[in-house]
Amino acid sequence: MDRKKLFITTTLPYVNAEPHIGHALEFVQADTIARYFREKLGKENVFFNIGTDEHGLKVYTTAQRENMDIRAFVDKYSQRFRDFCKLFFVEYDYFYRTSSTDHHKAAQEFWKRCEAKGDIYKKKYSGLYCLGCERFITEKELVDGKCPDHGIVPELKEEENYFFRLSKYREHLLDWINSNPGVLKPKQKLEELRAIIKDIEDVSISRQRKNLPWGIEVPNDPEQVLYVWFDALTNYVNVVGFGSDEKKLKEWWPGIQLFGPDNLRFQAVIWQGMLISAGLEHTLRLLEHGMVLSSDGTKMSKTKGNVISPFEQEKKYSAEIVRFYLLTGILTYADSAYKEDDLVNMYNSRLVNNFGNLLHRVLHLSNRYSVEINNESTVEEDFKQSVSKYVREIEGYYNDYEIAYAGESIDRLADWGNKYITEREPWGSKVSAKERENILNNLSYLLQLVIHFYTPIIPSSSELAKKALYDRENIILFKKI
RNA sequence: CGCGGGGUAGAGCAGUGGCAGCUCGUCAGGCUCAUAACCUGAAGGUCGUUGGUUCGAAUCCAACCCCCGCAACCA
Repeated sequence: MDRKKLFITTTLPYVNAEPHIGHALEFVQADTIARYFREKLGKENVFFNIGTDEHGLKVYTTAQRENMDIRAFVDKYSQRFRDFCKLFFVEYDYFYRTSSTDHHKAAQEFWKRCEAKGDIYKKKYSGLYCLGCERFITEKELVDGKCPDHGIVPELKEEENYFFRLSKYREHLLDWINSNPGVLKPKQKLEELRAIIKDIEDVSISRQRKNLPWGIEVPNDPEQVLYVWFDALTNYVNVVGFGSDEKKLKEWWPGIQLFGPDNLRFQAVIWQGMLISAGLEHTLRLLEHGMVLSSDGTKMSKTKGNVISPFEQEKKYSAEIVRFYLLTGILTYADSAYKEDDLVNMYNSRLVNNFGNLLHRVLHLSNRYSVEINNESTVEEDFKQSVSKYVREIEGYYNDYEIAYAGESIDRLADWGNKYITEREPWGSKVSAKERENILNNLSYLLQLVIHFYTPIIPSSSELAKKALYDRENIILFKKI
């Protein structure tokens, strides 16, 4: 792929609750990818989008329950996500908000495109309607056949809504994934995706305004608002110029999308169908990260009381250590249990004992023997070659968005450095002054690479390490916990 | 029989017909420039269960058990 620009986006979290550990995972993964490619392709060639999804019934009713003005409510929670990003060193290029007027316009434009294609039609929908909630509720929500909030049996009710002709694109979507099986990571999920596509039916994409006043008006029908999914999904192209700047859109789209396992249907099927309808290209890569499970390997839930809070973890260990664990201590593309013991082990063994200790050894010896380091031109050729093997491996993983594997590989490089220094013994009288300088200079080169490749994962510590190496300041970068 | 993924050492994983491995952790010895690392060795497995195919099964087949996610308006 010789395209230079890279657009990367997370899904937009729904703002009816506080950020959770799953958001943290997705954000820091996307941030790491963005940081790596900014370095590789140039800052101006990467565009990293993040944001909040602010419409929909859940948001509306939660705001009412909290007795807040809807606008103030979404502002508050959207800000929580921004703060969250800041806390975990997530540097986005754009923070998208679906309540913005630009988004409203672009989403309506998207609707019109699909409509012009003949893919939107009106149809009666019948479902279970709770008079207490004044809304349709799903069978799954029911407790003993009753609405959990009002304790009454919902009645069957009909409502007329707009539908998107997704079924029209069934074959098209199957052809697409069959001819591009690499579009989805991890590949084990392809079967699931095929199964979902085979079963697709048209989807409802609007709600009656009288039930849900908080939303984007359907073009030419003030009685209806866009269903939140249809509205929110369009952000991925709107943010890079859809409906406003065709040239910009061409430059950036298609891009790569990160999402969680609960989102496969929406990102890889409905959204892809919408893209065809609007005459746009499919997403370049769909990266489905794993689910963060509680320490016993089961799903976190409030009722079970096993929820891990990213804020508490940050307080306990610091944002970078949490970041490091989420990125390299658990699997990038499979469900993983979040275990604090593993977090501590991983940090101690990789950052404290391996990377941190090597940095300390090299700086300490360079200072003690007043040796020149950081001179790349005099690094020995066979040392460079040994190191380049690791470099290729690390770059290969990063280029394939395999963050955890890249992290392991960096760890192996630092480990090799520790073995090298132990073997060569650049201390005492066994080596000449010249040899000592060569060895330590070689290692400073290796450390620069380790720091460089760790930067997307632990940006702040890497910055400190870089400075310490350059200034030959003998610091304890990571303290053992 | 709704769809899909998974079950291998204390933990996390690799291994798709040929002596059960890797990383971390644990224990012992050596070494020491270092937050210590490195080297050597050790302990630790009924490969989810049962049955089948095969000279030979973690691997192929069947059934079952357990875990995880999804299941049309659930972010």
